[in-house]
Amino acid sequence: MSAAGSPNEKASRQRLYLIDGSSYIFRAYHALPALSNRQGEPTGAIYGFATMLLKTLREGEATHMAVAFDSPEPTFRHKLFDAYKANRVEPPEDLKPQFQRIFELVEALNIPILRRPGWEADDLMGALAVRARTEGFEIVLVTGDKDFMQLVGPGIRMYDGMRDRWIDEEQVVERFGVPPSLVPDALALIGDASDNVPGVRGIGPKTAGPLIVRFGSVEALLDNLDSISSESQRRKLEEGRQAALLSKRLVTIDLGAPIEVDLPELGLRDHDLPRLRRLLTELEFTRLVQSLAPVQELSKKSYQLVTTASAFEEMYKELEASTAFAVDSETTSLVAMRARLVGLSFAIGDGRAWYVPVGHDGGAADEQLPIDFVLDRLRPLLENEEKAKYAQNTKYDHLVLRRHGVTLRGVVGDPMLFDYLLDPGKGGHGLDSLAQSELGHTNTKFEELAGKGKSQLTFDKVPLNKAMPYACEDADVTYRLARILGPRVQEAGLWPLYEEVEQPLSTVLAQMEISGVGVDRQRLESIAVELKERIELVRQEVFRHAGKEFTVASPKQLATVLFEDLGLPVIRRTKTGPSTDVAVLEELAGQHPLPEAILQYRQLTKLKSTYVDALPSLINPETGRLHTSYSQTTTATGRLSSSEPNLQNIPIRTEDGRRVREAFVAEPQMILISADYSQIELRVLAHLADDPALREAFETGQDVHARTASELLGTTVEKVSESQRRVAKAINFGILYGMSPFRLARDLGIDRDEAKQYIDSYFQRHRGVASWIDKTVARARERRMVTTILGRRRLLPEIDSKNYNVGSAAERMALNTPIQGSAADIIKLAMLRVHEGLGGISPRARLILQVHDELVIEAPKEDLESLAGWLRERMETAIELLVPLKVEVGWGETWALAH
DNA sequence: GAGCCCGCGTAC
DNA sequence: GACGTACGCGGGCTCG
Repeated sequence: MSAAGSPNEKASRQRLYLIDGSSYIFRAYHALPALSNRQGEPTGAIYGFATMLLKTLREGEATHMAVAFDSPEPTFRHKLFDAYKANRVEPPEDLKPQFQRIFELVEALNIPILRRPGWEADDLMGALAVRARTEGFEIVLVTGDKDFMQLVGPGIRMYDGMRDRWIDEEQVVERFGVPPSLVPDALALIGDASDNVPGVRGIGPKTAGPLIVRFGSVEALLDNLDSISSESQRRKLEEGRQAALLSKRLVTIDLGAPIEVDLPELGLRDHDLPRLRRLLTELEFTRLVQSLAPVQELSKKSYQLVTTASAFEEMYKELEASTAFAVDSETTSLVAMRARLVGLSFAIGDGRAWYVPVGHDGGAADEQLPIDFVLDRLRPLLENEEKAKYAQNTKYDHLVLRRHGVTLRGVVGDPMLFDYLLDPGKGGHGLDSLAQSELGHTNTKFEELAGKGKSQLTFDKVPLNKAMPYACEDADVTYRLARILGPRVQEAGLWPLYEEVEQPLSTVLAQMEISGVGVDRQRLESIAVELKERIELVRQEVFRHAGKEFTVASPKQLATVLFEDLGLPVIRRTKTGPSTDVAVLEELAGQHPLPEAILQYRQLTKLKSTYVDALPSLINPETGRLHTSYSQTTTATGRLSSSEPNLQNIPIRTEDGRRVREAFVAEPQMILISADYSQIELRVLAHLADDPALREAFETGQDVHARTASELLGTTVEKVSESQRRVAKAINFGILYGMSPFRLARDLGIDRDEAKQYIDSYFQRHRGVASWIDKTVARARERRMVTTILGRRRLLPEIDSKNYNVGSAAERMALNTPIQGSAADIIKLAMLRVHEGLGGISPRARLILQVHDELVIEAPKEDLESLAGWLRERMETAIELLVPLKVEVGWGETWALAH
């Protein structure tokens, strides 16, 4: 079974969703207000059914699907018992006409319908589920009907789409006190009022479960009534004998129902979009219509090139009159800080779009309108907060426009941010991949216009007749995507996070990137010279100990030297060979001088290649500063990431490393102020878990690692030694990451039993944390998702993977993401508040860096005093938790000194 | 030579 | 495999 866990695993797993249509219609009817469209046609039940079904489809877990409905004719159960479902036989007057519409809906979605004369949905679904399981399918029964619990087991789960609840064996046992196979027996005693299943009078769920477990079945129970000690219970059961036996037959799902469908035919197919759109429009489900992919394929007929004043005025009028328009900029570079504006495109829906070239080169230059004219005329629209706009990756356009003197405001939809919030765990939030996945549309590739490799043109060299459709397509697609994904963000309850955090944050990030950070190039260059000499010395030492020359940077060659030439023991293996990482080399260091020399070599070359040599080459020639690029849509947890250069992993822990930080400098007369959250993730944990010991530690301002050590060892905080504190710190961090005793043992150099004792003892002292972990994992399993303090979510579809490694990795993500992600939420709030108020304290001060729990500001020296306290206060009060937030502020002329 | 994967190491 | 989230380096392989 080595295929398990391979990249194909997810794709090859077939999931059949069987939907209990009849029960949903009734539930939707009762759960929703009596809606109707303008024709007076009742639509409430249809709406409830449609949202549930579309949501289930959108979640994308299903590969196969069918919707089952009860037979219009009486079933064997009616023949068995006249009263059966008596109070349900005639649906209410305003529900009847909705059935037909629901059938139409299911047909428009191209989902097969199961309906057989004389059979109920239950039986059809049960029979099909059992058959499909033998053919290797995973089954999800989408229903709220507890009768189905008898089928739950390996390969078959229930999902209640209205309550958003998953039910597996554990929940069944919790509900009835019996395993799934005994559910019919339990129900035989309990009965079911809504279906007129009688059960035994006076016997409820509390009594039924233990009785059935004790005797093994209703029949066995009734045959052994003598052994029931309670007089009254015996009497009730005696009187209810017939009713119980009848009830059992009524609630037992008949697996012999005729199911002659071919399973492959249940595979999900494309919707009949025109029909679906027509139907939903007639029903006046506007929001659902909007959430569908557009009906017509992108047509480029309504794309226009704008090179004359009159064409510009035409476009301007239309943009002004639109309720919202999409804007996209074409430039000379993907690196926003080096990009020059080449053209702007706009779209207003229905495929209407314009391209306004402003920076094309050569012959085209004569044809286009002057850039100053275009920007000045558009400024009132682009800068108007009230004028709604859509933009893909707003930060980029914001930066480019800002560099051309225009401040983009009023963006109310960014498909990239939308898609990230909906599913931050997947990559591919770019325009091309969204066009493909959401619109089924393949965007023109940039290479098709500009070629590739060395001879690739920049956009200003692309002829207008090619540039126009390309640029218009981008704006058009942006518009369509914003209209599709925006409603989904709303449905998912993510709108406040988008509107109040992510969208405004993109503006803050753009400003930070523009500001950049000063670096002392000479300083880095002199460090480079020094490192070069030291590296060469260590390299010769390596060769001396190895007895030969080789490529020290090659783990493969190094492994040969260590484990073959020198015969040192292999400690651990990677996928491709023996491991030579730090932990291994440290372990070998006692046996031979070579590993220590390698460690030194690695440390020095890492510093030189990744930082000392790389940073100067990224200094922007225009500004003389480093402008990192922050990504708001990369991490699965909600953190930012930084690249070109990554300023979030500048060394700090070693002496040589800190020298790199000394090269990050303030401008003359300015100062760098660094403010970092102290133990933010542990504080978030204390809050989420509401753990008394952890809360107290933070409320009383204790050293939390020392406190943990004192708890584990039963001593006082004062008596904790440095090494004991180190153990406690490793455990505290381990908790945040869902550690195993194995890893803790390895990191601390202790044996596994001892590590396990430490962990057990930790959970003894922190019952709040222990129960938070249980609760969080259980809830993640139910919902296949976890959330943060601000409601940011991360989907975890693999949490119930059969593959142990995959499943337990997902469990660790379920634990770490609420912590890491909530900390990310908090610092994002702080950034917004700091950015917003900074000008009022110090007009020339700028936020310039974010490193997950740290913000760096560059400000005039004279403003330091007023800023330091203000900054601390803003950050500490960004959000209110059960524990106080603590911020440490430092400053200096270099980043190293600011710590 | 470009592009990709891998092992490794830096940060929080 | 075995503790979460990133980015980016050099080596080494594949492909054209």
